[in-house]
Amino acid sequence: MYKSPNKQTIRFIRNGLIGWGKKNYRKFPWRHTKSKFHALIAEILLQRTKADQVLPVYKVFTAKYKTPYSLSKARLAEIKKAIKSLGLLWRAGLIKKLAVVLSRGKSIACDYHELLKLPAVGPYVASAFSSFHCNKFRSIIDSNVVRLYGRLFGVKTGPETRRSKFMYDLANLMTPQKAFKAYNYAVLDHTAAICVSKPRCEICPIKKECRYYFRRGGYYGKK
DNA sequence: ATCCAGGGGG
DNA sequence: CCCCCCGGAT
Repeated sequence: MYKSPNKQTIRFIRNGLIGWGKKNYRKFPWRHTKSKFHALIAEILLQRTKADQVLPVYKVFTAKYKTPYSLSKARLAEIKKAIKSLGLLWRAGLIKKLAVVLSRGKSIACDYHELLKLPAVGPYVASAFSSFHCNKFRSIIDSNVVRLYGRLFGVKTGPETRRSKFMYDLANLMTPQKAFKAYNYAVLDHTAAICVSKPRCEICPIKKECRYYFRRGGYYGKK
């Protein structure tokens, strides 16, 4: 039975994740690029794709296409070839459309609802971009976040949970208003290293507040 | 066989 | 709600 987390629990989880993050944040070029264009491209390449796998593609891609205009002029086959190793090749067409739209504008919007209008940009990419690269409060929801909160609070999740109002409200509740960026990065990195599909609960900094760890009255690892 | 920084379309 | 996209790592 789901119970909404109280303030102490929320604080513990936030501090646990951010504290862990400070020692374990991954470094990726798109986390500190000055190019909002490249940052946005990165978020799109990261859709359903592991970050480590995106890295080499991102490097080649950003070296080749430095501006929306240069990308808008690229042939579709060329873009497909560049992102081929990532699969989901229909993204190539959307990326090209995106470049055409962006090359007409002066700069990339930072407003969530404006971002949503862009090709290949959905709730996750718009949230991640405005949080990480516009310094605006936004909670992020991806498959990892769904798994994390599902385990922490002992709720059933499915393929469509990521779009549910329940998860949206929960993510907004958990994400701190000020340290949202540190928290969001910590969540991404923690769910990629600790709270993976076969979780490494022994070394999880927030296991004390995790329903999954304490499931069935015992704790994870001791059955 | 399963999973991955989801989006688009029905 | 449902399904598809999809290559690559584990």
